[in-house]
Amino acid sequence: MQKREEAYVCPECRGRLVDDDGHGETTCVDCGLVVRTGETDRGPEWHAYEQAERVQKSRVGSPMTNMMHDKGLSSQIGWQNRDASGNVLSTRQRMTMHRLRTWDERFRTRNSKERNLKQALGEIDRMSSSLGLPEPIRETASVIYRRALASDLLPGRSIEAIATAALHAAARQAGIPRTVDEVAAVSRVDEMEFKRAYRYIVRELHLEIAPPDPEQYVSRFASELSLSEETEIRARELLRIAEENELQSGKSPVGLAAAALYAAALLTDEKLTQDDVSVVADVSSVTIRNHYRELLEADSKSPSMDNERLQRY
DNA sequence: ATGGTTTTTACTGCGTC
DNA sequence: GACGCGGTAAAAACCAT
Repeated sequence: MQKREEAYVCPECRGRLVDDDGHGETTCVDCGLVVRTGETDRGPEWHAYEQAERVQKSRVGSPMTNMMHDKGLSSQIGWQNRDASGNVLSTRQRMTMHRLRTWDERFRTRNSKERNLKQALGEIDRMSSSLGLPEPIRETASVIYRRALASDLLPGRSIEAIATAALHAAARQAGIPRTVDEVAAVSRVDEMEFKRAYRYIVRELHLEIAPPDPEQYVSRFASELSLSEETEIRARELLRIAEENELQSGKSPVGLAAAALYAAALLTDEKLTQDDVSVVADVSSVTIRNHYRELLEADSKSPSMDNERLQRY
């Protein structure tokens, strides 16, 4: 129970989140940010342990849309100007039918767009819930999704994929990024499709998304590993020094964050194995090994750090 | 498509509890 | 012996061109 509480940290200010009313609403003690936790909606009631099963069990998804016209509840008004028994209609009746067809069509497309949007927003809600993302992120994600929809980016891609991508983009824009793996884990589409969709909408919508700062991952990983404040601060320092030395170019921010935490734990004599970090950060222990040495090296060479060392001792 | 870079996978030996 | 750690080589993934 205690462990659980520690896992919930305010994405804005790192304050502790408190479940105040048992209604699935959680607030941050420091900044008052209201966050909905994963308790509210639990996603599908079924479990899928591998992709094949997921496809089989999932009852939503785009493949059905191809068939919607015939399988759905909607029926279409035929194009032939004949009545049910095959008699040709009068001019007047034909005009009426024409008008009806027009409206029928409008109604149908409008309906499908709305259904589409509704489903997508539901997905976004569900996913951001289980990722612990705050409300504003969902708003941004919905906006991005709507833009994608308006720009006709949907055809040929699944609703879920675009919705997932929109959420990912929103989180990164807001500086509260989740790793690709984390997002993929709660999405109904597989990682490949999700990444494809992400690149696609970023390109087509000209979204400006800065590469994530490794520091943005530090606090989350640190609290997941229940590390001390000091270690976390040291990790941040290490990353800043690394940044000055341009050590990060080309490296994955997640890997760097993980390495920084490990290195920091070493410096503060906190018990933390490479494996521990690699599990929560979802990077290999090799990556951590390769990075943390560089980080420590840059750290020892950095003058600012030397000063700090001197002050400390 | 290609090439260069990073990350992962898999396997290794070493020291410690 | 299991575990944590470190190194390595080859494969895979990623990115810009």
